[in-house]
Amino acid sequence: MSDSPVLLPLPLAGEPASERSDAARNRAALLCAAQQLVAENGAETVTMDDVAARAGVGKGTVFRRFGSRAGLMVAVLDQSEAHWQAQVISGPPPLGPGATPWERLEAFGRSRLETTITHGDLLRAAGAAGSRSSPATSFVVQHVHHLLLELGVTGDVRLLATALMAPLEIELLDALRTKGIDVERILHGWLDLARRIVSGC
Amino acid sequence: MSDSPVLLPLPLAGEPASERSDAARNRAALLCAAQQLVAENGAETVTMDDVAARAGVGKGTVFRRFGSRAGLMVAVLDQSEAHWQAQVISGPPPLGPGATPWERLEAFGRSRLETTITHGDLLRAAGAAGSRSSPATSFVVQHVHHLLLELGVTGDVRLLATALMAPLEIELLDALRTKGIDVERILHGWLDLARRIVSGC
DNA sequence: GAATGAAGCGGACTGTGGTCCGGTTGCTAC
DNA sequence: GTAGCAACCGGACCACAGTCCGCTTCATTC
Repeated sequence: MSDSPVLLPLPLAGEPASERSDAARNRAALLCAAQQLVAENGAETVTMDDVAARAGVGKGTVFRRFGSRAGLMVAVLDQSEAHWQAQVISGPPPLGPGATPWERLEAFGRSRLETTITHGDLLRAAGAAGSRSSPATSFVVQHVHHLLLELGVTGDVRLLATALMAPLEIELLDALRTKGIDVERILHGWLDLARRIVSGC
Repeated sequence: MSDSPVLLPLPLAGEPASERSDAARNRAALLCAAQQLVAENGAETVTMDDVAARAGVGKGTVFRRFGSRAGLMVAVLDQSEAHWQAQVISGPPPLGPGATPWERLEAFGRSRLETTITHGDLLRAAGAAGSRSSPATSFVVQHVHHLLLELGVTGDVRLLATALMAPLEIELLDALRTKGIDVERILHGWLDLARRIVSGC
């Protein structure tokens, strides 16, 4: 499983040339190794030494490329979520374009909830970095922002979008589920919240 | 600063006797030491060895009493927030009782935002445990739940209360502030969200 | 194709969270 | 008072994230 080819950063032309060839090769090898190890044993148990050994490089290289364990996890996560993002941008409705904005928002919430739970261990391992500067998260907020605008929401829509997605963060979901609240109920609660935001005078 | 006496757990009578006397003494000494070290240097730099040394006990004892670094930080946090909680429960309005529920909710949001930022390093150090099972957090949700009920909000009010407080978690605040969004704007956004929840048909 | 310098590499090393277990201490029953 | 035992204590020990620096490799220039 999870043998999709590593997606390279697409050098975004015009820039001073990103990375030396050996560095790029190692980045790909590390990302691939990390992906495999996460798939095999779950993110929690994967150590940086493991990843370095599997990729056949030194440990220093892992940190040079990804900065920290959390940074590596964010990279793995972004890759794992690329397919999901594609579904949102150009997949079939109601998640993709073609349905009404409200239908898309409903579908987006449901889908995001499932995705978050699926990638739970990865998100936890990514820690604050996961909820923060990761491309994955800014994509989520961006998309909800867009849908809210289409729905005619006024005010500080960017903040509303952020607030709407906040209750779907993995830490909160873990807390709720630990208390015996099941996913279906969480989803209903979220939909209610979304409705209130959209119809708020 | 921060020399308030250690608040003991108040054995909640009827239970099988909580802790041996030496254990209780060590708990208090550790909590006090941790509190001092956090006040002196900030939570990030405090190590478990430091705390053990300052309290004059072995390191094993720290873990026996608090389980982990995060657990210790939660304990320090709960103590730091005791005064704030007292203000909410029985202080002067509008934070305390006496004002209308909506005024109290406004004041609560503002106050919680400030408190979260003030205790930022402690909350970060407490990590998921801080947003999870800590008494501090369940107090917050409980109180908002209560105010929302008074305001006539219907539906899954407990989840709405949780969702309303989610955007005030320290990780999200850090992310927003890093992007240049100031506290005043965050507060306005939160108030807007609260208004939409309360007036949502 | 040789020189050169910058970027990259690896793995020994450090600091810290967390565990473990032999010895100790505070309670309880008699 | 004392015997017994469970809870507790301490600090050596382990695993793992992250750093450091001397050596190597790539790309560029002539």
